[in-house]
Amino acid sequence: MSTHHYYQLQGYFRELIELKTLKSGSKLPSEREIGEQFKLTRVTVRQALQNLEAEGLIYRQNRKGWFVTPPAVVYNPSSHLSFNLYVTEQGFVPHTEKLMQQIEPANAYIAQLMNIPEHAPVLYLHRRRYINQRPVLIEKMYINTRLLPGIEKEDLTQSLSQLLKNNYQREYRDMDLVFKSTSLPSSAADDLGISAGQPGLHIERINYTADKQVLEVDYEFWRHDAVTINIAIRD
Amino acid sequence: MSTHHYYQLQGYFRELIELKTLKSGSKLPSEREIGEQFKLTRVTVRQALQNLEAEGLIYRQNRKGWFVTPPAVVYNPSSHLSFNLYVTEQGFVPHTEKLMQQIEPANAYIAQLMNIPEHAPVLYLHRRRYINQRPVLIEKMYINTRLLPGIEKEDLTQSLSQLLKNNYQREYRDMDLVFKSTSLPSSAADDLGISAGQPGLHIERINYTADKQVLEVDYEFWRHDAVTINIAIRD
DNA sequence: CAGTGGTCTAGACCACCAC
DNA sequence: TGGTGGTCTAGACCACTGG
Repeated sequence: MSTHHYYQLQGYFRELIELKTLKSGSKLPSEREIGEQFKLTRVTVRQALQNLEAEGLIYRQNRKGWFVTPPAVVYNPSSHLSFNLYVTEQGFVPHTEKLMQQIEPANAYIAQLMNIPEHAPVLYLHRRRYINQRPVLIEKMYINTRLLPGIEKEDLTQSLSQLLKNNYQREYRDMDLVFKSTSLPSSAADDLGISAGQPGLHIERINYTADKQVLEVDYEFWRHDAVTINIAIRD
Repeated sequence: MSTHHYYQLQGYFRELIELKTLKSGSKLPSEREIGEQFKLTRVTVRQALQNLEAEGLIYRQNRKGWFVTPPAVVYNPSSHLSFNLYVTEQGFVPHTEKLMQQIEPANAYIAQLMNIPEHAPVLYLHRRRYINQRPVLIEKMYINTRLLPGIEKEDLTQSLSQLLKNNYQREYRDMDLVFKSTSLPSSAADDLGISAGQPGLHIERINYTADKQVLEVDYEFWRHDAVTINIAIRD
């Protein structure tokens, strides 16, 4: 079938990765080195690498080089497990970094969802989350401070679901989820240290309390290769 | 921020598309023409176009050119609506084509799920689905013929959920869903008439009957720009 | 058959990274 | 400071599309 050069090169690396000759997380040779070995120009080498990136087998860190993608974590929103818990359970090491936090006036959309006046204060929280030292997820969220007074004074790098349970006797229940496969917006790409325009997974999540009030509105931007979504629907 | 040539070109087309100067489904000028207009080489023009493709704003059809992406359809698996229904409801025109159909022996995975002996016959069905004449989805499914005897003699371009309801008094109930953002496998890309390696959305779905038997195992490959997933989780 | 997108060559310069 | 990835030029040939 296709005997294009980039296609053969993809096959070459795919095999090395599947056989674990190239181990998860390890660095590929430089583009020039690969080109020399296969007598190809960098343009062709890069096409192959970019296709493998779209496939999720390799990824790049800004100007550092190409690396073999580690296994994806399985994210099951309906399990109500926190990021820290499900990442740990699957044998990875989670880490969370707070990039920004501020009280700000709710925009029309958020205000309507939370049933509060427009411009009423909400807590905006911006976090970066890691799996095994690799930044995989940018989170931007709006938290209903009326239901969670004083939450802005807590340590907001911790699991919010734990915090809600321990300090407010509240738990996540119902959720509305929207998934869209699209490229990362440049702000999120910058935060993840990758070049803009890379494929990504965008999730919008609305969390409700048991009595149907909106606790939190969440925007998540995942590296597309870092996560698999798993949902069980039981009526 | 970035003043790279491809970046500016992306901004140019993004604006035309957002202002609807370039309407949904319309064709962009040829790559050479764009290059001439902006004094750029084709390599640079193509980088901009490929980024816009990752963003989901434009798409290409094999060797035919670049087109403005129509709005995505919203797919809500928990609503149990058939493809034909939800596509129609959202103002689009659905169409289904049967590519292949055959009775074949179940592999180990399918057999275990369906609780039937390995190599027992199952119905394999391979379909292509369109929205407004545009092929957006490849479906490969394994159907439990024990629960649905004679189904292979029906018209299998129609909605399976309708067929189940009308002829077998069965309905889809519980489902297990797995989503993964990855590039399209070359077989699916060929079926969709796009070049391999394009980003895509892969869905695996297991459909259960009310009494927890596996009716059907479904593998779906979507154009990544054609669909938004929407799920409500209610415990 | 003219023009298109798909593939590829052989260079170049730059900003940034690791040493 | 040498080497890397990111960007870009100026060509080329091919397979295929559409008139």
